[in-house]
Amino acid sequence: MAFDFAQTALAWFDLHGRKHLPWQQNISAYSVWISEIMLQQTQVTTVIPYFERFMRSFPTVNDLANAPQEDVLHHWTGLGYYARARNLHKAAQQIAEHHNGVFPTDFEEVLALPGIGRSTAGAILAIAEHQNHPILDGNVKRVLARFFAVEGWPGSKKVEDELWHFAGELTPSERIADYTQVMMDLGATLCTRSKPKCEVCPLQSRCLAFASGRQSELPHKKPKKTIPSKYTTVIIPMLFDRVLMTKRPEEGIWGGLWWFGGEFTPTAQKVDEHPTIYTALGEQFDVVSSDMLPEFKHTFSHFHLHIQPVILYLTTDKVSEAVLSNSMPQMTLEDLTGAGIRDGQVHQRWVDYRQPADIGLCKPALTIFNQLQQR
DNA sequence: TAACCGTGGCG
DNA sequence: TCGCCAAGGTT
Repeated sequence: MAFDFAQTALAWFDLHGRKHLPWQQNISAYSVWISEIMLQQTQVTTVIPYFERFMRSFPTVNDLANAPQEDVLHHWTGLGYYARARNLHKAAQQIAEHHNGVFPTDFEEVLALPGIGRSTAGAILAIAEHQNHPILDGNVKRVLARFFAVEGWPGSKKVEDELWHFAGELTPSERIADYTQVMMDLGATLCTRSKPKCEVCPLQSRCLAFASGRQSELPHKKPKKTIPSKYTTVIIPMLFDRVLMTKRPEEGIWGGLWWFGGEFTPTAQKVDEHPTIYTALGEQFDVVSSDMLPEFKHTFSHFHLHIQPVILYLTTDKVSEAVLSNSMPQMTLEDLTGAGIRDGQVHQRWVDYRQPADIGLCKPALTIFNQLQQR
């Protein structure tokens, strides 16, 4: 009898597969969807607390659809790739409107939702609906590239097409949910990038990479290129114990999250001033003094960002009264300078640095809040 | 096709 | 310290 890839993997799953992850309990298409999105390019141990918090706050599609985007982004703070959260929110609203709040079960309809590609659509419907679809995430790519000794970088179109073909050929018609899970389990726990545990792998006897001793070189690495450094000086306008924050545009870096002061313009060269905001602030406030916090580096997938925070201690006659009446958190910059509203949305607000508000912050913003608190 | 989009962990 | 990578999708 020929080697049965799926049955071999499933037998291993029954003994050693992961079955107690939070998203493997009370399975629904909705909860699987949330977990799959969070797990994109993100490790399991990082996702777990985010997933549990998210599901407590947004138990159903309609809860998510009806929530302000602000709340959704707040639940994503620190997780990265924030377009995932915006797409999740947008997709929930589409489901509420076009599918009566029920997560669709048709593959093409699932694939049409923002933030869901071929692999994620297949994973959701296989795990939650037991539909027969292949998946091809980073784990499966690694397992298949080794098992079939596929040459080339799996990110390239040619190699990816080849791997999709193998994935489709191997996918069984029975136990599709367990099979989908075990392919990810094998990649995550045995067939790891470095030091794969071939000695306990159920696929060892037919694995072409193992047969030729090439586990460490397959799959082939991405062609490397050095990522550039960029620099920015972040001005932190401070009035008493509050700092001015601005909501960033939807598109681009940290889309929809809150950042300090005004513009965010990383430059290729290091600069030591930020003329735009200095000028704008100077017309409305008196700058009492300034102070530099320690520079630190934040690395994105495609560049390093060196951040030099500078606090500007401000004063203005208009503000002292507002502070005394404790109304400042609700005041926008427009109240003070005539610039706080854009397209009818509040996009600037004063935040107490000792009590960061319930708003979406990127990681460096958290870092700066910590620096402010520990001064 | 390749650039873009975060963050944490690890060797 | 630093380069690489981890349950991808969009443009």
